[in-house]
Amino acid sequence: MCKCALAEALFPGGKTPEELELAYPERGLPEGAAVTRFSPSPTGFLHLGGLFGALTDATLAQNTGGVFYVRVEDTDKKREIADGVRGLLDGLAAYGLLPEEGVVGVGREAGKYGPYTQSKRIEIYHAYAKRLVEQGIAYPCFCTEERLSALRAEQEQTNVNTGYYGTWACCRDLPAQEQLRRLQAGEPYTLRLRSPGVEGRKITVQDQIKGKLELPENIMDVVLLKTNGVPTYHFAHAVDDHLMRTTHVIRGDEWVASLPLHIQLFGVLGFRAPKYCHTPTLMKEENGGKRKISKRKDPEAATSWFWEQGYPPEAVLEYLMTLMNSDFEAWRRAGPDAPLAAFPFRLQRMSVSGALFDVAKLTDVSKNVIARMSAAQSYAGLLGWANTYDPAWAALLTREEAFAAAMLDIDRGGKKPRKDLARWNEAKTAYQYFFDALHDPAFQLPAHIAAADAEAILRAYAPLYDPEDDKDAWFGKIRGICAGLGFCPDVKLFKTDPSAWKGHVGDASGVIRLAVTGRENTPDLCAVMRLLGGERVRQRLQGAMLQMAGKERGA
RNA sequence: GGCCCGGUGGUCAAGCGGCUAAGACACCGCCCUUUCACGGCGGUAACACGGGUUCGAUUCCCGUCCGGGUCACCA
Repeated sequence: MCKCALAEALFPGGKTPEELELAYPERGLPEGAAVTRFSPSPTGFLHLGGLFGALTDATLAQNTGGVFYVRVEDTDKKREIADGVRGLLDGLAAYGLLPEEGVVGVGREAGKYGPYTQSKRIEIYHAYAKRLVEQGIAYPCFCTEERLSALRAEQEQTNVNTGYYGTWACCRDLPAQEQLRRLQAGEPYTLRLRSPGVEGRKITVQDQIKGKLELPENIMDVVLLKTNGVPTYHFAHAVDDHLMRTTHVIRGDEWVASLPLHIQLFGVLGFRAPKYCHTPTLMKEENGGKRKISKRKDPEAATSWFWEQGYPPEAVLEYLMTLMNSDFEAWRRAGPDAPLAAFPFRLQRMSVSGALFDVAKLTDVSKNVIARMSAAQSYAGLLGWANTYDPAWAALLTREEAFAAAMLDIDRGGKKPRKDLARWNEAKTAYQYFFDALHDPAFQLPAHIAAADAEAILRAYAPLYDPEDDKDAWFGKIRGICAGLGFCPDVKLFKTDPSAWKGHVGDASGVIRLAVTGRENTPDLCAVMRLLGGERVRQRLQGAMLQMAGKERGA
């Protein structure tokens, strides 16, 4: 018999499911095109796991010529923070993953399957809820929180499974008159599913990542609509992903436990269930063990952390890709400049178990990513980072743009590019000697070089120095002064009898490097000196001589 | 605790009944080299354990142990 009276009392008027079906038709995409979605709750920031999911969503959609959209799941106001959507969207945008459909800006939506914000879809949920009530598949439950916890306590005591199900579901079979009466009395209620599940029965589901899953059928009369009329995640998921014609639900594997419920919901609503893809949880190492990356304890849980540290977004993406499909690295090696979207991603190749997030590996990937950039790209990346985290440094870079780009261009490109930068926040210390404002002229000689010898090298070299010299001429001059000062001009020769010399050309050029840059290691010194320019180099050479002389007196 | 899922070097991982058990990162050594970085070569290091099935198990089955997830009017 139809529970039409009850349904009408609960949800007067409104659209019918049939009307909604018409309003949100099939997308008419070609066979195999995946429709995916990223559906965060607006907690204000993009979690690393969220980025991982969004990247998977976007990649699958791109790969299959499908659609990727964003839906905001704001059904829990307790969770929500002010302006929470902005942080999420900014996060996505920073990684180039902001799609064209769904919530595309704060208060901005695009696409024909909206609204894409769950709080704006209440009537839609109610239309389906009403139908379920008519069919006797959903019912109002008047149990209070106290009632529920008493129930739970009793179940725990008698050692039976806790939950609202079977004979424990006391509101399940309330007489129609009582339902109506309590409704009219204004008693608060939740709407519950009258679960058709049978205890002990199993269902099997084909997960696109995990393969065949055997799970117990859902028997819980779960809440579909909360007291305030807002749907729970489960109900909203079924309605939305059906109406928005999602083909692949990609989400963290903490959801597999509720998979039986979701399958059941799609069933009672008469929807075809989407393909489920449960991704492994990203873990982190902590004193020998693994654990889920936590928002509270781990700064790297928020994707903004990587940006703060200066990891280029594309590096984070590349690293995540290697976690998604481990053959990504080989593919990248084969085509260093191929766009990410061209990678033949396969869900089935995704790992099943939780992977440790390895910062050392990310560092390596990041070095490669930065090394592949052009000087202009790396300048833009560095400046973008400095703009928000080191404005003074950014101002300097902006004022001397051409110079800074030239600096970043040293040893870049070619077969063996330098890979000494993994993060933009390392650049300032790595390159400080290029800027007088940052340069510290004081330096420490290596133990095996005496101050007197260092001074002699500088004295001999300074008058010879010509900023116009090419690399051969430049090195020839350094080699030239060696012999007269007791340094071997040839490293190989030196090695045959080290005791015969004070050192070798490498030591001589090392002293010059120290004098000019204050560091023992730099990119190609000749190029560095040419960029620095004659005047600056002479000054530093001069200053270094004084410094050495001072040391000798002190010693 | 119930229910799921998983267990190959320190990490990420190939592997799908027969292999000297790939590769990458990290680490160590050597080479190249005016420094460093890059690059090249080499090295240390793994199938959790116990039973089956099989001519043969890392691979299939069962148990143990370990790890993870989940049991809300949160998502």
